Amino acid sequence: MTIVAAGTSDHVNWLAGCLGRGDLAPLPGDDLEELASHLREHRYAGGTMIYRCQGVPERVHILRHGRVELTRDLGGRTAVLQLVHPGAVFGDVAMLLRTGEPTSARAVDDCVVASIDSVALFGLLGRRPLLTRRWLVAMAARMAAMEDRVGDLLAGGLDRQVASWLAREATGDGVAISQLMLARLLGARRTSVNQSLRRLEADGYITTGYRRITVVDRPGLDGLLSRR
Amino acid sequence: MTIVAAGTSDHVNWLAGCLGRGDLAPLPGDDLEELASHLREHRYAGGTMIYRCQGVPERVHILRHGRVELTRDLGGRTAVLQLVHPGAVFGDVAMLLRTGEPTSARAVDDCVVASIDSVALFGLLGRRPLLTRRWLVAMAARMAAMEDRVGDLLAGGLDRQVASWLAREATGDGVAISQLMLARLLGARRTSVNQSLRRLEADGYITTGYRRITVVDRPGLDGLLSRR
DNA sequence: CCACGACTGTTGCCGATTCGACAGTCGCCT
DNA sequence: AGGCGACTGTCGAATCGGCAACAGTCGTGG
Repeated sequence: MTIVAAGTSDHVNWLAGCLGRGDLAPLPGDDLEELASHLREHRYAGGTMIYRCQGVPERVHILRHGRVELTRDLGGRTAVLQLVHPGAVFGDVAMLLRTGEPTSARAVDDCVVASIDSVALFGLLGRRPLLTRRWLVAMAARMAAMEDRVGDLLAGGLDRQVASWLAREATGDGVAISQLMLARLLGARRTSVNQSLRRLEADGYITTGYRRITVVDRPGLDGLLSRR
Repeated sequence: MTIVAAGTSDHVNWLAGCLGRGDLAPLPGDDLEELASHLREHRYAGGTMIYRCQGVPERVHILRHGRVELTRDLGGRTAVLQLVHPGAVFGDVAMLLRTGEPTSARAVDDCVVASIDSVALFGLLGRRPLLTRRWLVAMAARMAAMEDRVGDLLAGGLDRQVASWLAREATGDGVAISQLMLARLLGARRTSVNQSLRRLEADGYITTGYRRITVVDRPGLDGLLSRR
C-alpha cells in the first residue's frame, strides 16, 4: 500500500462524477474543492485487506480505481455483502451511525482508494448543506441497489440469482470475475454456480471464459427474469 | 381508508422521535413544525394496500401505528423486502432518485400513516439543512439493517435465518406474526419455516402460539447465532 | 519456457427445502 | 352458538443445492 497526496485539480473533476447521481444533486465547485482538499489517496494490491471489521472507523473511503468487496464473517463462512465499483463510497454508514464497522473491505483488483478523516467529513457535512444532500441521494442509490439484492436473494433458485446478477452487473462486453467470487457474492457454492452458468450457456444467453462471463443475449436474459 | 388533518402539536412531539436516530442529528423545533404542517394522516385497515408498484411516487410516508410490509413481485412469487415499524419512513428512496417506486406497500395490521407530498418534501430538504442531515442518518440506519438482512440471507440455512430474525425482531414478550408472513419475509415456504420453528421450540429457545412466537431463551438464541 | 498456483469442468451422494395435499385448530363475525 | 376463513401441523415424493473429490486448463512470474 502506498500513500499519495491528493487534492489536485483532477481530483476535483473526478469527484464531481462520484457520489452517485450528480444530476439529481449538483455540487458547487467550492464544496468539491474543500472535500478534495481533505482526501488522501492510497493504493492497495489485489487481494489485500483495506480494513478489517473494527471499531468506530477513522476514515471514510471513495473508490477511485478497481473493485472492492465488503465482507462479513457469519456462521463460519464469509459472506460478500457488496461489490464496490469506482466512484462509490464505503465505510460511511458506520461513521454516520457512530457504530463499529461491521464489515471488512478487501481489494479485489489493484485499487486506488481516496479517503477522508471521519471527523473532517462530519464537520464538512455540517457546514455544506449541498454536500449532505448529495450524500443523501448517493445513499438512496445504494439503498435501491441493496433492495434489488434482497429481492434476488428472496426470489428463487440459483439460476435466477445468477441471471439477475449478470443482467445488473454485466456491461457491454461482459464481466471479469471468477466463479468462486461470484459464488461467494451469491452465498452459494462454486460448483453450483458453475452448473447454473453452464445451463445459461447451453440456452445461449451467455458465453464463459477464464475469469470472464460474457452476455450474448441480453434481451433473452431480461425476458427470463421478467417472465419466470 | 380515512383521512385526518395533521400538523397539531402532538404531531410535532411524535415526529421528534421518528426518522431514526434523533440523538445523532437533532432537529430544531421549527424544522419539525414545518415538516408537521405538511403531513396528512391516513388510516388503512389491516390487509389493504397503501400503494402498488407504480411510477414516480407522489407522497413519502412515515408510519405512525401498525406495521407495513414492502413487497416486490419477482419470478411469480411475492418477496417481502422490508417490514416497516412505527417511526420509520418509506417511499423516500424512489422520490430521491426520481425513479418509479419498485415496491408495493401493504398494511399488515390496522395502520396510521402520515405522508407528505414529494415536491413539498423536496423543497423542505433544500431549505432545511438539519432535516437533510437527519434524513441521511435515518437512511444510514436503514442501510445497516438492510446489510444485516443480506448477511442473514447469505449466511446459511433456514434455521439460522429464523433464529436471526427472531433475535432482531422479538421484543420482550415475542412477536405477533403468522408463519406464512414470516416465510415470505425469509423467502422460504411456510412448511419449512414451520419445521425450523418446531426445531427451535424443541431445543427450548422459543414457544409458539397462534400467530405468535415467544422467545424464551434469548441468550441461548444469541449464542446460537454467534457460535455457528 | 516451464512450473506452480489459481481457476474451471464434472461426478456421485446426501441432506435440506419445496411441492402438493389434507386434517385439525383458532378466532372472529354474525 | 355456529360457521367460515385463516392459520397450524404433518406427510411423502421430488428437486435443489451442498459437499467432497479429482482431473484438466489457464496464465503469470521466475
